[in-house]
Amino acid sequence: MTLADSAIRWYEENARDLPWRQPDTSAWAVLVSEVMLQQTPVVRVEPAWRAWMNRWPTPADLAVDPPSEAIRMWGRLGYPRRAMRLHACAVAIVERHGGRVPDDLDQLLALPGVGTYTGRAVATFAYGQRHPVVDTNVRRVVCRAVEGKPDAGPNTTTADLVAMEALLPEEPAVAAKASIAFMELGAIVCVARAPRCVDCPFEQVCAFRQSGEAIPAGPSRKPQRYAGTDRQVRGLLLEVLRNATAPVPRQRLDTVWVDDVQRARALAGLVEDGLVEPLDSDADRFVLAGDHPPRFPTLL
DNA sequence: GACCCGTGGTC
DNA sequence: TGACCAAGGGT
Repeated sequence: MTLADSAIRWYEENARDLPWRQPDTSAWAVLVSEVMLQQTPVVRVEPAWRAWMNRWPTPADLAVDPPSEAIRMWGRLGYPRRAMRLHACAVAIVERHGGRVPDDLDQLLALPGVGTYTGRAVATFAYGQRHPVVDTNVRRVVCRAVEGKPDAGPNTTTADLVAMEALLPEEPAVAAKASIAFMELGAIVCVARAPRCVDCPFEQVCAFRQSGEAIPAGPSRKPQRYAGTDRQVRGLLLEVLRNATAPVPRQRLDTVWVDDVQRARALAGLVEDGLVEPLDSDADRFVLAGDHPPRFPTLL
């Protein structure tokens, strides 16, 4: 039995029942879930995904609303640039593809916010095509089971795609199942810090398990600080703007962080990124990108 | 390749 | 409690 067969058999018995895995899930719904899942845990994505899909069932529904609404609906999922890119993605899908999420990988990869992982995930899970789908979970599972190393590098490389390709069954539908099975295995069994090898279908064949080595202490990736960074300040500024029902005066934003230089840099960064706009009429007040009446009827 | 980009949960 | 981590993408 191949690794893929073994993984699929395990998946059939142990997969989580996630809403975007239902057979009738639209390609748009899959795309939204994949973007939300970029660096955000499943437990926080699930309610946000339901609310998002309820409000914007199709790309066209989202495309007619301003980016500010997407940023608000994003809530506290983190990395709000993803919300903006998802909005831009909806616009691009309407403009380039008549409102239908493309099934061609190159067209998917050309969409805002869709990279190597997400493009392949949509082509595979929404359209049933045969592509290697390599995320951090797959990389870790393959790295351990096949190469016998405790952890993979931080980024997906061509070599990772080639390695996974070699493990895929020929039949596209089976290959898709294998990819989701490898991902699920990495997410709930072959986890980064304390893998549950006794529950793993690869236990008897895993090269790393056979080596008898332990997972080295210390970070498997470069540690990422948050406290005191521009990211934290951006988060504080955006929280105020998200919750605002009227344009926010600069003085209000000045209260979120004491360091003038860093606060100004963070605000400029948000404007640069297109998340926030100064009001045309009044450069001393700010709104989320695209915020306009009727949300702010006083501006009329 | 290195670095930037949020947020909250776990141990 | 601070370090580590979570289905990446863009520059």
